[in-house]
Amino acid sequence: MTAQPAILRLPLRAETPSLVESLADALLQPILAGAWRPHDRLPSEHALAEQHQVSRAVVREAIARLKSDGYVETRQGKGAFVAAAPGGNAFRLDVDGREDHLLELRALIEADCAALAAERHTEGDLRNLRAAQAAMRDAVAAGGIGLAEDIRFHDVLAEAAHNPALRRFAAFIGRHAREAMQLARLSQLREQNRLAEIEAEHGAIIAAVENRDPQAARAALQKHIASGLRRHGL
Amino acid sequence: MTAQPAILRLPLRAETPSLVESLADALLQPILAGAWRPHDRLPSEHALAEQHQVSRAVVREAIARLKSDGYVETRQGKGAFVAAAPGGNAFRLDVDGREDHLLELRALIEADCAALAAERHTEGDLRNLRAAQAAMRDAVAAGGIGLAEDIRFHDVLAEAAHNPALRRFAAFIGRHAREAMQLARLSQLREQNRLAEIEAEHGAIIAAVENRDPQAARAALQKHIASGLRRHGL
DNA sequence: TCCGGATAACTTGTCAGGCAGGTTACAGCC
DNA sequence: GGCTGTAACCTGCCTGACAAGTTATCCGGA
Repeated sequence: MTAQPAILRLPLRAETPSLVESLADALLQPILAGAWRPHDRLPSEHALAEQHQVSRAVVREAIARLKSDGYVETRQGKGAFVAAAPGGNAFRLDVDGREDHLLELRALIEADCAALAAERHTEGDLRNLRAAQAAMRDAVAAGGIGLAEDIRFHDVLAEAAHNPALRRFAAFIGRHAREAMQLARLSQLREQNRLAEIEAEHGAIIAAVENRDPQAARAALQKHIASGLRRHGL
Repeated sequence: MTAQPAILRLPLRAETPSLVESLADALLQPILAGAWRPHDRLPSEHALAEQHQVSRAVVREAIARLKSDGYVETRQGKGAFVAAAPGGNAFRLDVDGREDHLLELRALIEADCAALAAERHTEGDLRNLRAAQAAMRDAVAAGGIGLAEDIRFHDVLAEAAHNPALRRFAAFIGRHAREAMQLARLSQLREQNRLAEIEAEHGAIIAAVENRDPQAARAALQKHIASGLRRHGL
């Protein structure tokens, strides 16, 4: 079961959802659909437990989950209510959504990173970028596919934008995008000898950043992402 | 307590955190700090309950919360483990972070929306944009500040980008940005007679979108956000 | 009739203990 | 040594209970 590298076990989550997960989803539906509107009161824990034929503990855990995501607020003695701005605490990507939207969002975000990096990078940022590229070259030369190094390169680029919120979101969406791209196919990259292509594109990004040319950096990154999609047959 | 409009009650969450919240935070710290690394096993529920002097139910709810955020994974009979990519399920904004980073991220995202909208908008999108602007004008004429209509305008713009993931994130970050901008000061807008300014900027965005000029749309939106910051004294 | 306070009936928050089902480690047998 | 059975752990789920906050009702006094 755990023989596969961790990065590969993506959608194997079909392992029969727990009662809590099922109930949380069931409660989320009417909120997302608008059947339960903000400030509406949810049925009491006791009533929900009886309706769904589970114990109150399960109901409480499901509601706790909705609470932490900002869909529901509770007040002792009064009840549980749909939050004023449901889902405002956390941003989740729809797993069942179309992948191309996710990948495009990633391209936009990383292009923003590149453009900001072009404007704001320090000498240290530039050194880090070059070091990340060198590390990837070494990993490829050593026979790997340089996945970790590629991730590192993109994170260093985001770091050079000098906006922590942007950097964290870039990492978040990058991870989901990589999963959506089915990294299991990564082994094809080596056979098709396309790792050099990636390195060249990274080099173009570095050059644009170094020249402090935001538009060129944005364009280089969008080209890089587009090429990545093509490489993965999307 | 509820006399204030819902949009205004932002950081009044100091209402003494529950045991579950405290414990969830306490468990999250070592994960974020790296003291507990991915694939590490957490203490058992029984041990955690004894350590923190709470019942097992509280421990379970706290862990359920970390699970839904993707920080930990549990397997029946084995225990709870730090996830391979902690926090990968949901993106949260640091509340204690610097506001300017958040506001900049919003500007980038909305500029992306504007640029895409310029490329992809349909006739219907354009009608919606004009209708949203008209609605805001009416609201202002009627003596309001047109907050809901302003939110609507930005959402319609994001919709015209025709990328649901981008639109959802734009709504998410927009809401947090508005909170950070201290909307309580919105009443100043009317006195300072700056609502006309906003309308003019919205008009510039519509014009750029209509001309299918992504760069102009991006620039117009960045100018709009920057002006908004100035209007709010940031 | 009207007002005010006690009270009962809800709600969520927390606790204790228990059973079921999965996993692991170890002792003991072949 | 290798295998097996069992005991000891783990999480998932349940039941029942009490504490504490909120709300509606009823009842007595003015």
